[in-house]
Amino acid sequence: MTDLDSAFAALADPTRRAILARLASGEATVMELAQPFDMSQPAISRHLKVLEGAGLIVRRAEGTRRHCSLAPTALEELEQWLAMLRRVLEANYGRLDRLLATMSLENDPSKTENKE
Amino acid sequence: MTDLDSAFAALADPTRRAILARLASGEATVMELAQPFDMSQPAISRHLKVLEGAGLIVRRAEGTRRHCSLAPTALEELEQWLAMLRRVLEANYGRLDRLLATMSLENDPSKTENKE
DNA sequence: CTGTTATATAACAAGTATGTTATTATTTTT
DNA sequence: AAAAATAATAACATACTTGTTATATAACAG
Repeated sequence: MTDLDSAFAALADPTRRAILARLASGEATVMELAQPFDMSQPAISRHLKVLEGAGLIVRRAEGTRRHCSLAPTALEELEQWLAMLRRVLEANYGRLDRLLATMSLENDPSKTENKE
Repeated sequence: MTDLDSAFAALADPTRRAILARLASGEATVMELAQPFDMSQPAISRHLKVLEGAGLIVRRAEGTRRHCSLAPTALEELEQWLAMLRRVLEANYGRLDRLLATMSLENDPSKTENKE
């Protein structure tokens, strides 16, 4: 679950999301990634370290450059967690629907508490 | 984009994800949400405030209780951002495929990492 | 070899997050 | 009216984040 922690935390920063979006259209070096931002190179290096730690990107050394690219399965885990939540959510809505259909009562929302 | 910031940041905490998962199966009071956790009530109140600030939950007062539930569109924005990233990613893979097909391996093989 | 380029790391400051306990406000119960 | 219950807020400590500048490392170009 700590993997999810770091992945979501990594996505909470707009600079890092921009870097990911950039990487989605192809690999890039640290310099290339840093160029659009009004921010020092060490700052970008740290963002990349965070993204790497979260398993969202991978790096490949080539001479003095580091080529960064999106980790192939980067989004899997996140999407799975969101999908899980949505699944439970929809299951619950379905249950609520059935409950309401069965009871066929007036729809006072304050009375439709649906506690397990 | 600051909305995304706070939503992803909210999801980065395992306590808050657990609260969301709990809420996915139906609304609950603050006390009920706090009960499973080895954590003070004020700490849970703050987590709920963070979730509310991120637009992930809503609260309804009823007497002295606050009933919390998942915000209906809670996951939309997050899923949209991830979907966007995945779309660009896949578009790029498609582009790479075509490029490789056209060039027919004229290039440095170290650049042809094409995993999915 | 020497200087330059690409990147990482260290040390630090400012801001933010997350937990604690104590207190407060409001409603319910007795 | 007093006590109990529910939840929020305040004040605080500690730790993490994120930026900075200065420095280190490693490869490349001359």
